[in-house]
Order: sequence, then C-alpha cells, then structure tokens
Amino acid sequence: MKDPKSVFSEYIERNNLKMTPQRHLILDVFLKTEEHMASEELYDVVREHDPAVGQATVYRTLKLLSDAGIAREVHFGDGVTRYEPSQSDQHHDHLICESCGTNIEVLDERIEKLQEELATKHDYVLTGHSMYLYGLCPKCRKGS
Amino acid sequence: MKDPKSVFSEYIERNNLKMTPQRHLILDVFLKTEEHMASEELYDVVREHDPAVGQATVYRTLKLLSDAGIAREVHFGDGVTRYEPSQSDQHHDHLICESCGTNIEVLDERIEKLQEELATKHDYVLTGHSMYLYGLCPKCRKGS
DNA sequence: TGCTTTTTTGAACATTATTTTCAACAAAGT
DNA sequence: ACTTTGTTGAAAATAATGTTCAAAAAAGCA
Repeated sequence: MKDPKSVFSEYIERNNLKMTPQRHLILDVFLKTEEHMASEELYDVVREHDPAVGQATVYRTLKLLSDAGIAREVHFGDGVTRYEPSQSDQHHDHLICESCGTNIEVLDERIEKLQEELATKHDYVLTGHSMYLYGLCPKCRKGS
Repeated sequence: MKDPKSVFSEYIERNNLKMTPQRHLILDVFLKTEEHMASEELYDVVREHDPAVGQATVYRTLKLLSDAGIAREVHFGDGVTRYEPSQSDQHHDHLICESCGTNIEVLDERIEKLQEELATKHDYVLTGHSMYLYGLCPKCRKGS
C-alpha cells in the first residue's frame, strides 16, 4: 500500500484506466529521479528507454501521477511545471538561489504549524501550501 | 521619493529610457487597482482609456515596473503572471480558496521571522519569498 | 527651430509549455 | 472473434509571453 507502484495500480483500477507499458516506464523513470523534473526533462530520459513514447503521453501520465498522489507539482518562478515524488518522505519547502538556481529542500515544523494556525484564523480549512524562499547561496555570494 | 510616479521617472532617467503617454497611462491604471492583475486584464482596462495601446506594450511596461521595484510579480498555481503594487504598503502572503479562487492577503510576523531564520541556518542571504496557502473558504465549505 | 540619433510603439509573427484532436491501436469483456 | 472503451503518437491547437521590424515620437544638438 505504500509502494508507489501499487498505489498507481490501485488508482488505475479505481478509475477504470489501464496499465500500459508506457505508464509503467514513465512511473519507473520518475521514481528513479530525486530531482525536480519538468515534463520535458522526463521525456528525454524516457526516450532513452523507449524512443517511441510520445511527449503527450509523458504530460498525460505526469498529470495522472499527480492525481494519484504519487507526484506533486512544484512551481518555481519560471513558467515550467516540475514534479517531485510525494512518496513516503515528508513534505518540504524550497530554498532557491537566485543566482545559480540551486534548490535545497527545507522544512521547519514551527512554520508548518503557524501556517495551519493562520488559515484557521481566517476560517479556512488548509489543504496544502507552497513556500519558496529566494536568496543567495554562500557560493554565489562569494563569487560576486 | 515615495510616490510611485516619481520612482518611475527616476528609474526611467537612470536607465536612459523615455517617459511616454503609454507608460504613464499603464502606470496609472496599474496603481489604481488593488487587485492582482495579469497583464491581459490590465490590458483590457488600459484599452478603455486608449484603445490604441498594444498588448506588447503592456507586457513590456509591467516588466519595467517590476524592474523599477514598483510592481511585484505574483505566481499562483496557474500559468499566469500577476502583478501587485509593491508600494509603501507592506508585504503579505496569500490564502487562496481552491474551490472559488478567492484570494485573501495574510501576514504573520512570526512566520516571516522564522523564514529569515531558516535561510540563515542554511547560510543563505534571504532576498525574498513567496508563500501560498491553499484551502477551502467558509462559504465553499458549506456549499459543498 | 529643423535635423539626427535613439528609444518606443503596435502589429504580426515567433516561442514555450502544455493541451487537445484524431485516427490507429490495444486491452478487457462478452 | 467482436465490441466497447481507454490509450497512444503525431500533429495541430492554445495560451501566455517575447521578439522583430518598420513607422512614429522623443531628446539632443546644430
């Protein structure tokens, strides 16, 4: 039940979809990467395994994975939608270097708690959030 | 020096640009709205005042305003870049209803402080951040 | 002022990321 | 096997934004 592959199979079944070689391959490739991958980047890797797979299928499958709860959309400032495995490992936010683009994942429980509190104060039920911190990493700070 | 218009004039001068009626109009319209406006929405309003203004000019000018520090880019989940006046009034984050899209501006000093702290812990110099909380507003909660 | 240089503008076209259409295909059920 | 339904890849369609380019306008100078 925790294995992404079985989560996906289950999702497939529940929604009367079909498990296909393409979907299987894309899921495999996606899970193997710990990076934040854009659809296009994923597509490149997928093609190395099966050049016949189409770009649209990758887009479609990533959306599926997202719906199934296996992938999570991530938006940096640029116009590209990236995905990260939302697997067992816990939620995190992002600390991005404005100069070199390096992205590190961060988490602060106190912030998480305050976010919840803040939503409640406005009578909202919090379902999710995204937080991006922008700054200069030590390396770039010296470089300039 | 605090007035957005003089800030813009100054910026114009500093960068050997020219103050034109279009830029002036776009700035005026932009300042009059407290909403988070996408370029296209702004364009519609601008056209009511001067139908001759082109879409590209609005895009270009918004980018200028952003560079000049008068406007601030805002990214919700959709692929649209919105702008808000970054004027005198203070920074805020966003609490967005996933159902009806209603957006309210929120701020929690404790969170702000922790963000700073978190960046420092990773040896980053924080230059900015964006935080979006997603949830269900009271109205939509009842509606469903 | 009139001329020159430089920037700006609007329109149309180019680009990027993503979605949709559609005919060919494959899987599942009967 | 036959039908139904979901899937695929390719190509075309969208949507937001950026760029090109010739014409227009501003600023600097003679």
